[in-house]
Amino acid sequence: MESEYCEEEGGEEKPRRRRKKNKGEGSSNANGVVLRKRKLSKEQVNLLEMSFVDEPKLETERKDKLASELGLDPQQVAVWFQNRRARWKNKKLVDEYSKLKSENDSAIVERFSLETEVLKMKEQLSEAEKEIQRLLLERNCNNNPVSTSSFSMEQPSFNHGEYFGMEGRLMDNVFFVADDHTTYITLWDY
Amino acid sequence: MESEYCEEEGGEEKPRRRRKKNKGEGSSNANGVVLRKRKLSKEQVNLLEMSFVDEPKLETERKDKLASELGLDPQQVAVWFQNRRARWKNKKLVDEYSKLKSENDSAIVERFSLETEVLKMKEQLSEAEKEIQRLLLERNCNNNPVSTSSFSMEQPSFNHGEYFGMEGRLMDNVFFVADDHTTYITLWDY
DNA sequence: TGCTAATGAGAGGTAATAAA
DNA sequence: TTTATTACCTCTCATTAGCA
Repeated sequence: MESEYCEEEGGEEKPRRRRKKNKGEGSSNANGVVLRKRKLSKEQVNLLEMSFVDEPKLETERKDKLASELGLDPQQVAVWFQNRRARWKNKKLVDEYSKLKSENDSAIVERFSLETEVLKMKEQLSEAEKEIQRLLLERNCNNNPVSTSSFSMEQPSFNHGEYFGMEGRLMDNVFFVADDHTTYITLWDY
Repeated sequence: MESEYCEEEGGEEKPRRRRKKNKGEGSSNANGVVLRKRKLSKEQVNLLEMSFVDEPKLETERKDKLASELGLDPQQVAVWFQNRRARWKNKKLVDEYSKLKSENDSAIVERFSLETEVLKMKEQLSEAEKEIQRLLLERNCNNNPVSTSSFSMEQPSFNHGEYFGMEGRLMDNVFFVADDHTTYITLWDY
């Protein structure tokens, strides 16, 4: 069943109000451009679409076969595929963007969470350090003149921050912890 | 200066190889589509472009003025602006995407850095805890039967992670620290 | 020559507005 | 209110030019 170059594709057309008085057979502007375009029929597009999802690349053979099956010019088929690829590319971009966007949002939240965690732990470390000092002092005053504690608060030798040039950048963020934790930032920043 | 419906636009034209063998006045395909299009000249496009960056919206007044200045149909000007807006929108999307992409990349690096920091501090805390336990034990065995230490490792009351539903999600990441630090994850995870 | 990118323009849909 | 106009948007098809 060949479609007959639908102006009214399908069959059910509510009488749309005409909006411009196209005199006869085509509009022509100041540049003398004459232009008539027919949309492809539903069936034509369907078959092209199926053919596209099957394989977005179009070899000459398939192009000619499709063209004769659809009653189209082979070049029309080629053009359709080209435009279809462009559309697909654009759509992909939109999708990737929204995906990346949500990833980014959750990354920001997670960073905030991690920064909070870091601050929290620095506070804990400070407390532990104080406690150790207190215990050491107490022990030294009471009995032993010489301490045997081997504990030290120095950092481990490996620090990723130095690898990525992140030193001191810990808190230059959109989110900001505006409470007592800020006290510890300056205390512990290295 | 009116451009005369340029086939050879402007005046400085390196001899373009003609490729379309449009017999006479237009190509027609199997669907009876007739279509002729002329590119706008350099000067026309330039003026339109300048007008666009000045203001992407086109009021009727400006449209008519531009049309007469360029020797174009007002509708051509309108169409040009319409297409220009669409192109601009698409280009914006591309730009935003690459921007977001680099943001995302640095966020990943930063997260890795923060996670490393967290692990490092957990190790330190573990060491401190052990030291405290050792000191307390030592003190209790030596002299005082009753401990007076008030230190505890419990967390601060406020935890942002709970606000954002991040509990337990600390380490479900792309990057993974595959060394001894992993031992401490289960120890301190809450 | 084939593909891609850029571009021009038609078709239909929609919203705002003016006229009947 | 209904109807007609108008502008704008999205989608679509086609052309042109540059690259390989």
